[in-house]
Amino acid sequence: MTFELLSPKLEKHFMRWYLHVDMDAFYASVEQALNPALKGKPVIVGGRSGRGVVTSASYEARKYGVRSAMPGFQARKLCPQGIFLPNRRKVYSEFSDKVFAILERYSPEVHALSIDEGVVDLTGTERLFGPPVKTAKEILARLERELALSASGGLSASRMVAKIAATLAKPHGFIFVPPGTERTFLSPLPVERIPGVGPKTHNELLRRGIKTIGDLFKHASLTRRYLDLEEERAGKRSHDHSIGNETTLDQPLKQLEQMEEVLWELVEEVGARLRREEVYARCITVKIRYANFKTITRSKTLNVPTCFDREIFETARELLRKNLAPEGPVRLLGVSASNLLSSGWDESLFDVQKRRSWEKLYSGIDRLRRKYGDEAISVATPHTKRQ
DNA sequence: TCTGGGGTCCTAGGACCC
DNA sequence: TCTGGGGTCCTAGGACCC
Repeated sequence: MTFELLSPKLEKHFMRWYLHVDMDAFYASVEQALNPALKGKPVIVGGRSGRGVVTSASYEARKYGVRSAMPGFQARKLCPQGIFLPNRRKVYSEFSDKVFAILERYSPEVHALSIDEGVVDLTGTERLFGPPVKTAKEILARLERELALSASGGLSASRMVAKIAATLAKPHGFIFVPPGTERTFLSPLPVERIPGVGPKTHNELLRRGIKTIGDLFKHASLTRRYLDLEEERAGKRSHDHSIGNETTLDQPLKQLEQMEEVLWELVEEVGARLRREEVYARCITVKIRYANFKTITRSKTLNVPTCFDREIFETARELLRKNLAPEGPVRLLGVSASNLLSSGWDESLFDVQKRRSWEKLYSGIDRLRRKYGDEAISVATPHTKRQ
């Protein structure tokens, strides 16, 4: 906590202000905003199909113990009167854009951390909008007024403290942690409040007698490891982007041919997204989860990056065939593309020509699909006939 | 009618190179 | 006479987050 070392005058000079905004029960709230009849009701997004899980539960539903990531049948048992809705990702993503558009009215420095969470750097906005505390409250009120969505906020000179504060403020609250009071604020909190400390780490820390963040402070190296309060590094990390698609099968599969058909469908989606984002993948990874829940991933780095279904599929199929262990039936298959390049890598002339011709073919396919839907064109997998 | 789907980050070992 | 020491890439797995 750098500012504790500074004199009050310098402090003012270097002070940064971060507002962490976290939308409350985002997907469920969007559904309620779009359909006022759902207001005040136990709305549960996801968990409708047999193997589905809850993606978001309104606070009314949470009263019954429904939580996100909970299997659907369990949620139904806890809250039979719950209103179960399908996951409409596109709609939530549109609302997310509206949320961030509002945040961006208050600062050019807005970092989206997920679809429903972001950090607004309010440093230097005093002259325009007044004191940060006032601005923060105004932003939260504005989200509610313009989008009918409830949000929680945390304001601090440290991003991590701001995030913890926002979580603590939930639902529909705001916590300001004045500079210099961070330790006092954090010390009584249980260690699992720290982002990145999940069940495993929590247990490990408990085993060492560390329950609260205050306990953690007594161990300098552990504090550095889990509670990184340095601000300067933030945002420096190169984003190792990846694009993937996976599915849990209704029935665990035993036949390789059936698996390959699923694999092809997954690949088509991944390929389309790569082309939409105009990136090429150097690494293809296949994920296999067996009925006993054992999960493996196998990856291969390509000599020539690709975004073409046929090439991705060849690699994915090879990985699948080579690694299909005798663990029995497969309950989940996934394909993911990583090590993404946007273009301009060192290509041989042959590769350039091949890539151009593929690009022509696939841009035609993608265009037709956009116009007439995914079913407009289906491409035969190398081994199966599809109508 | 056990346990989704989208990701990121970190670690660790082996290959390979200088 | 035991066989250094980096750096980078690739692969696999696991923890964690929303």
